[in-house]
Amino acid sequence: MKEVTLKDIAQILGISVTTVSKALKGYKDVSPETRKSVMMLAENLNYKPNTVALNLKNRETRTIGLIIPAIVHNFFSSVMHGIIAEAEKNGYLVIILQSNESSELEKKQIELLIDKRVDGILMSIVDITAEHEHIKKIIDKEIPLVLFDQVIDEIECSKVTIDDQRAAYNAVSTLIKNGNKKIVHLRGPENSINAKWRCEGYEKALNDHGITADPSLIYVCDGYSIEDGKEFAEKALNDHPDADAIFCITDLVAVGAIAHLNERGIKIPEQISVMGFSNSPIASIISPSLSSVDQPATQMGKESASLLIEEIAKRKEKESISHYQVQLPTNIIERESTLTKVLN
Amino acid sequence: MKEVTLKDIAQILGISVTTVSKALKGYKDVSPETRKSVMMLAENLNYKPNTVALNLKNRETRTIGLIIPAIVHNFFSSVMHGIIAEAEKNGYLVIILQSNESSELEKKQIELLIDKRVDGILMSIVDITAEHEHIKKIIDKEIPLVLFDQVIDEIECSKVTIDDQRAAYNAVSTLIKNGNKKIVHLRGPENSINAKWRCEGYEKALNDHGITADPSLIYVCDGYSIEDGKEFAEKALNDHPDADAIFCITDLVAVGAIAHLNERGIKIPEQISVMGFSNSPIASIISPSLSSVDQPATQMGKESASLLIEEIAKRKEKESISHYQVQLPTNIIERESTLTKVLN
DNA sequence: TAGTGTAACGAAAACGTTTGCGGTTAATAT
DNA sequence: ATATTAACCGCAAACGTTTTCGTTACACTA
Repeated sequence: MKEVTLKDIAQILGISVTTVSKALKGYKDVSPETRKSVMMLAENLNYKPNTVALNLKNRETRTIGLIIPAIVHNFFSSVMHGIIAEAEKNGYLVIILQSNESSELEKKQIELLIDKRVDGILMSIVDITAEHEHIKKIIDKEIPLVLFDQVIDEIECSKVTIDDQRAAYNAVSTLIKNGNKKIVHLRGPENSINAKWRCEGYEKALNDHGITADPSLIYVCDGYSIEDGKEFAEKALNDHPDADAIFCITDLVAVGAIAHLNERGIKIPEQISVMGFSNSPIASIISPSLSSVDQPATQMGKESASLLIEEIAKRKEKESISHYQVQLPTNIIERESTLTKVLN
Repeated sequence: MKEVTLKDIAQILGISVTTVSKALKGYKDVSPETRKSVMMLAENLNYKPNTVALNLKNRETRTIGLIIPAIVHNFFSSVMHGIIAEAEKNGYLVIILQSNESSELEKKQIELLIDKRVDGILMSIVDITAEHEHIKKIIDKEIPLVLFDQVIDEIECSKVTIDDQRAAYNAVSTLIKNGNKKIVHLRGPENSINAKWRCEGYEKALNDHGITADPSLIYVCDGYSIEDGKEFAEKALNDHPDADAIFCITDLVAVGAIAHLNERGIKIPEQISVMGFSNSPIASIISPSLSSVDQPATQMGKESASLLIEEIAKRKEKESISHYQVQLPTNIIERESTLTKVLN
């Protein structure tokens, strides 16, 4: 059951390993007859070059590493999908690791990938406020790196994101356009750059439409969870019974908010409109269906992988490399939860 | 930026590579002083053994391959999660590939993993009616293989599944217990072994409760999708207006069925009960909330990975290997969609 | 006949490890 | 003084490739 090697072929044919290798790789200094017999034998024995040996020789593994905060998560699954597809198309395989919302774990996963000698690393940063020396280490080791979704300026590399601020701006503008004025924002935690940008977009939209932003309308959901949505929707409505819309950092939070409103018998969107973020599958399933910001997750994956692979290739050819900041377009998907109040 | 090697350390210290290696690996034939200086220098230079070289030497890659039908899918995400966690705990990394519902692609992915020389392969078979010579090839090459979720008898290897027949049996029994008699089954396609078992469980439950199974109550959903659920729920209700329950092959199909029932103004569960399968997150979000069969997906992943890694270890030690068929327990989660009709 | 050219092949080094074995030195035993 | 032993070290082969540089043998030219 041993795998057949060049040596096996050489021995059978009574020639040297060198010649066998050359014959297979199309070198010109091997006679047509030798070449033919080598080719045929290789075919018959189903010879496959040993990838590991090639990895050692070529100093590349044709493997890229991916670190994501959570695997069981629609957005990240979709990103993964894009990455794996793009990688495979270019002859790369993907090793996936989970940082699980922990900066410590993230550091460990980076070490694992470096030790594994992946050709490049793709990641979404788990906590932008934590130390990121471990990320700089990737750069220092000259391992190509592309950040997506959650990125930070301090790291010199290509980045793929959406324009969170503009997306939130558009979402809130839609709410305003539909007749809402007192808009609650259930935002994400401080250590998320997305949360920060989205909150700024929310404030900017209010200002641009002549509504003065009221900080007391902003609540911080640390967990992005349905429970958070329920809890803070309740709190918000107790504090501001006259609120007419809720803009949520993510669909799950919105689902929680909707659940709470339903429980309380508050009509959506007649009394309160709800806007989510990410356009995950639940958005169209829940009742009332949830308006949301569509995020091109799969494309984000593809784009990130493409950028990374390009950089790997350029480094190999010793070409000069430049970094890109790609921002993917988003779309507001309007559903029942934000139907205009004017019509009612 | 070159990685530091044993040779570097040897040169600096003026000793041989052999001695450096031995010092680091704790061989006894190296003097305490030499050992100490080697250790210190290795520490200072941050020496990390070259994994690729070790892979070549040891004929192992400490990598396992995973092939799943679809990445963006709650069940498979959860399985992945379990696999990755268990693998990492044992010093293995995971390469993930998608067979995308195509037996052809599945074959290609297997080739990729074999070429990559993974130490073992984990997969859920995409189509049990298709040729599976490509899967036998894994066995022939003596590469450890563990099948999960969708498995077939013809392949000699360890397998991890749930007891689909019993799970379906319990689900349908619950429906019957709650007062339902004319139960529609939206089943999966013929090429899915799960669908076959679940359908048999459905029939057995009916029989055991004195209800004669009516084949015209069974509909085949090829795509497991919401659309399928809508389409076949409609068809079923047109054919059998007096049906009082629907047992669905999967939660998504159930969601489609519920959507159709809601549209039609049919009350759930008063007029028709709905039972799903998998207990995905949407089950508790949708309204009415969906009763479903809870499948321990993460544990399935852990168990599969554990079995695979064990087999890898045994082969390495030339121990005799035996294969296991693990069946994980399931649970019926009763929610609003199947509240008992007797109480109404 | 000596010199030049060319076609075909192989030796060896390299990628970075590990490990069996042999060799050298010094210390101990007879 | 000689023999035995132990402690310490390094050579070389091995894992499977690729590629540079020789080497050989032969044919052709002057």
